[in-house]
Amino acid sequence: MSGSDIRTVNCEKIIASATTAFARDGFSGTRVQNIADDCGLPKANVLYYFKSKKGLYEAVLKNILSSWNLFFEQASVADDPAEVLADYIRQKMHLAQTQPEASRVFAQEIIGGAPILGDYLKNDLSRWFCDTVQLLEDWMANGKMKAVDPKHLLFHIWASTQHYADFGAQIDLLLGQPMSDPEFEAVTDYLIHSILAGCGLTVPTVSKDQPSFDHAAI
Amino acid sequence: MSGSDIRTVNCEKIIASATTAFARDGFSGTRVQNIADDCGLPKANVLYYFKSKKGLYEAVLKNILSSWNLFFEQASVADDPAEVLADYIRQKMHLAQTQPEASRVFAQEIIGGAPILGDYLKNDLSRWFCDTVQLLEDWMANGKMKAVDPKHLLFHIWASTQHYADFGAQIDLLLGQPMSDPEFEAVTDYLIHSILAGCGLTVPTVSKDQPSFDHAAI
DNA sequence: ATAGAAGTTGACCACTTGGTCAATATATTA
DNA sequence: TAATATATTGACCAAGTGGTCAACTTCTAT
Repeated sequence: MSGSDIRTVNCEKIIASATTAFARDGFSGTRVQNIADDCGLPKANVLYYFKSKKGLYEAVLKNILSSWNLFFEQASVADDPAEVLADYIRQKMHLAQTQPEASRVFAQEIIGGAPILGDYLKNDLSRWFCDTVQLLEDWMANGKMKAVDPKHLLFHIWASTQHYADFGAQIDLLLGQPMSDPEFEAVTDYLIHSILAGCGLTVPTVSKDQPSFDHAAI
Repeated sequence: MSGSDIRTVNCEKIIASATTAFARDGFSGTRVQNIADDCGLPKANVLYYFKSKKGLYEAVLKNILSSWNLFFEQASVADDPAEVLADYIRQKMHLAQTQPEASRVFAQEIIGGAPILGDYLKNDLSRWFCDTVQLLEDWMANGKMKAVDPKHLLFHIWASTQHYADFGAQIDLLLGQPMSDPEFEAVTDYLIHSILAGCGLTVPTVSKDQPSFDHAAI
């Protein structure tokens, strides 16, 4: 195993443990010692790779954003808004189901005033946001969908999907058990139906030749 | 000023400062000294009223829940679902606008696994939840609204309204400025319209004297 | 007025925690 | 193989933190 590999492997192990810890305990509540124990390394070794606890936290956030960026599709005004929005909601729900810890770390960072992610919000996310708002406005101008405030439509989608990751503890308690895969699918369909209805859209019939679309890793 | 009064006044001051601190920094990130400084009391005095930092945190949570319970209305099957749901969404948005810190403390508690509020969720909230789900099911059985999963309809409402409190930092950054009162009203109207549309309901005509309804960006 | 309850506060402490460091071991390269 | 870079790790520490306490003051009721 090369030195570069051992570094990569250890960093990935540490980031995985750190993500779990930060999601559950927050930045201040997380102990570096816990992360070290969780991946079977001495604390000094963890701090050897990431200069400090804050450095590790930033690495975790960076890792989360990089995995999320893959899902920020780029649609055009020629596309069908119903299909694009439905896909986007599906993607967000899939992330909430498969990476709830990432969502919780992000949520706590924002609730805390985004001290680290402020720049990311102002630059990268803001650009994506403006572009997407423009696209929605174009669709509305073309009569392809009802005129609603595109900014708050996006907030609406973020809120209703991320909720299933961030408030999972509350949901599980009120439902009496963790949500099953079919229930997640049903909720996804409900949200797509409901949010699209709010834009005067109907759920597109899945005419694609993708029988495995639902449980595909989108 | 009676001894009982001085206790009440000081406790209220402390809880107010503590709510701000816990909302911003989380439980672990909050320093008792900061809370004490914020309300002009020595740290030992804060710990005199609340036995410990955890005791103060529990008091803050209790205070939040008591102020929220006032808004949990009890409707009956004879009522119009559109009106009741619209009112409920309006109440939740009003709370998000006027008490965002309370919502953020609650959110962090849930994200952290509800170590303190677990009992509250299992008992009080669970009861309210079951009752409300039953009411929604009755409305659906009576054909008063479309059949959707009532549990997830409630989650949908919670998510989309609380988002404006919990993710206020992100929203402000993306919008370029804090939301104005009219914008809050417009968003409230949009959410009511959208969520009700998902249930096959239309926004009840506002017979009240509310001229601001018209320029809502629906 | 007086006794006892309630409130105030500076000083102090035990303990945790992020972070350092030097010694050592392992891997890589020339 | 020698030399250099990289990785491992126990021991250690300075700073910060929640919490205690005893002395003191103010309030309340008889």
